[in-house]
Amino acid sequence: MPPTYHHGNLREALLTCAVRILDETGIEQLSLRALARELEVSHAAPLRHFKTKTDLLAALAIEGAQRLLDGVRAASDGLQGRARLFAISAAYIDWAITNPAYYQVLRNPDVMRHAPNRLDQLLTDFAQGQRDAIRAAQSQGWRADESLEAVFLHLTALTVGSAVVATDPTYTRPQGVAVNRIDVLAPVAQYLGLDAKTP
Amino acid sequence: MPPTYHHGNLREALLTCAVRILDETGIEQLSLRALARELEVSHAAPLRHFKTKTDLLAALAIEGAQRLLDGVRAASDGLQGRARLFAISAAYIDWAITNPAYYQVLRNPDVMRHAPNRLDQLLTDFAQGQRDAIRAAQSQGWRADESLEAVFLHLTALTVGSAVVATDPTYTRPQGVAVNRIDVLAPVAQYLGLDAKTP
DNA sequence: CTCTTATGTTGACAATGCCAACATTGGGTG
DNA sequence: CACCCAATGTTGGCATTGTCAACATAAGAG
Repeated sequence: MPPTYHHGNLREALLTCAVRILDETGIEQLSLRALARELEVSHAAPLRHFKTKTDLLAALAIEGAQRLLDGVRAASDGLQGRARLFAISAAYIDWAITNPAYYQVLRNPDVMRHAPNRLDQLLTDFAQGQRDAIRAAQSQGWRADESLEAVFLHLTALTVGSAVVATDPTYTRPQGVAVNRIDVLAPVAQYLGLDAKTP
Repeated sequence: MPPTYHHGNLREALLTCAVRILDETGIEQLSLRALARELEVSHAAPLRHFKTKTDLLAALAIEGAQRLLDGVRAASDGLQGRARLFAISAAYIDWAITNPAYYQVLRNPDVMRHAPNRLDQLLTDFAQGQRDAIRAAQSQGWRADESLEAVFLHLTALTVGSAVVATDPTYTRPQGVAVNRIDVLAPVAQYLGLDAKTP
């Protein structure tokens, strides 16, 4: 049969292909034209689906954030108190380790500067869920004497820091920090007053 | 007088100009040709000093890491125990907040992948200094029952996380985390069992 | 069946990183 | 002092990229 003029679902293909390239070679090497070549499509075809390169990255970020939220909800569903807080942070860190490409995009300043409302919304939702869980834990006596924002900031710094340390080449380099899941999660567990057992 | 054929100290000028552009517009907008234009020099002149764009960024990273180490040493000099640990982390976070351009470069995956030995050395020195300080504090009874690496990982995650939260647009965005120096340093102080007073 | 619209293609332009060949300068050496 | 050479800067060029405009084709609504 003659090659189809229309690709079928180029948008999806672009996103998944971009993820692969991001995983393999990092964000600096990703180019729309390379993507088009890979998918055997003309060099300007991607522009029909993403007006700009940043738009594509933003779409990836949204997809990633969505999955992150789904994973967090699935992991923390039914749990309460400190166990719930641990599940949320652990899901965040696990997701960052498992999906470095998405995490890379989510931390890209350029993408974040032009972040569409949808992405803002997802990140705000995540923060809100975390705050709610903290409030609930505090109402049961855990760190009840500290302000919500203080605990939130502490837990956020610890969670983000752990994810960064676990994924950043600066730290995964030789002589750097040892990074297996248990060790990375230990500080969060300690802050929450839990054992670092895998849930 | 006729314009000097030789700039005099183009290398220095390139670095300081790059810092300004990084502060103003972020790392994606930085181009060697724009730098050359700004300094009224031909488009290929920068290549005489930095074979590649990444080389320039790496040079910046080295300069930044050097200043970071100097600042850390100055801030922690003469201090001991937990106060020393706090001074180190606080100096790190302060430096990140004060020099976002340098911090941005230091966290750039591409720069880190091609990091020259000198940069590796500086970062290893920083980690080593932190480990030494932890060991000393542990020998005085502070968290003496935990392993050195566990404490190091916890403190590193907390420190890096605080710096990221304080500088990343994802978190400095509206509805994000409030970020003044005291609040940001509070988690570290708490982990060390200190008050969050400014030293 | 037609026609409107989404989707792809082609060709172009400017900007960029990088390279080679050439020009100029200033400092070290006879 | 004159000369030479290495360091520094310039010019022109090439390949790649993001983005746009004009055109081509397919697919589905009416």
